[in-house]
Amino acid sequence: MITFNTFKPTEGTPIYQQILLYVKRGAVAGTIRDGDELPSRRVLSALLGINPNTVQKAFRLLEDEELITSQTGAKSYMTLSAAKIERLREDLLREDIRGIAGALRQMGIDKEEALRLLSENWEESES
Amino acid sequence: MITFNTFKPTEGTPIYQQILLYVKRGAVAGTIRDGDELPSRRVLSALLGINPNTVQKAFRLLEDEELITSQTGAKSYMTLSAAKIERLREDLLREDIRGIAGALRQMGIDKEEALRLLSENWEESES
DNA sequence: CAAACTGTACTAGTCGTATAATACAGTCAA
DNA sequence: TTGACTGTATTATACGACTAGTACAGTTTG
Repeated sequence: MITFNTFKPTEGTPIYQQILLYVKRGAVAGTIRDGDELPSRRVLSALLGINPNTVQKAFRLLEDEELITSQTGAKSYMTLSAAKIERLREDLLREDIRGIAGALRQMGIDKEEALRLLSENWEESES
Repeated sequence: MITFNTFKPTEGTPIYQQILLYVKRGAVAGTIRDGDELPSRRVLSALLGINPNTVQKAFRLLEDEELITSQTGAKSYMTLSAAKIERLREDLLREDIRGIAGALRQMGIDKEEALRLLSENWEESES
């Protein structure tokens, strides 16, 4: 069962997108695996303190990407494969890395300082 | 005059927030300096193809942070100081770095691989 | 079977972002 | 002074994200 116990939604980004990211990153990290059971829409929404429709939207999008399967009445499960995980890993990494590199460069930070900053702040980042 | 010629709004984030970031990062980079003249609300909105109210909202927030001054009828100017720039630099860097570090760690990337990825993708990031 | 769960669907409302069209007052240069 | 520009303010509209409540159909388990 995927617990979502480390999931903490933040402001500024739609919650359903944060749920998508959480699951995808978990899949890449290996903490979320093929066949894993997802909490029900109602249970998860109560757990996170958000609306069931928001969870439903996130899960529907996960299903659109064929990362989970759902059928009415039964629970939902992860449907991962090595190929899917590899695709996720590449997509997420590229997006994250390029975003930060662009931001730092726009602030006049050079490559060496960027590497130093990332190294120094690595431990202090949120999980 | 601040030209905004490298400003390209993207989807997913409110435009007025992107304008804020653009100006702040420019100030940190030194490409935007104290006393620099800002384009008028009407001119900039026409230039960017967005609504004047959106620009006004961004400029009002910049004024709230005392990074620009505005008075009706006259043009608006940057009001920066070494202390303000230093504060901006720390705020922006911390936010950016911690964001990327947290995302990478959540995907199971260790420190060494993160540094390698940033190093390899540095040149390919958008300006 | 029956109860309790599951996913799914629908309507209605709030809030923030963004657009659109005006209007008014102050500044500045010809 | 006059006119063209500035910043500022207002109202209305549209859309997406999110909340709230309800309903229905299918599955699972006792």
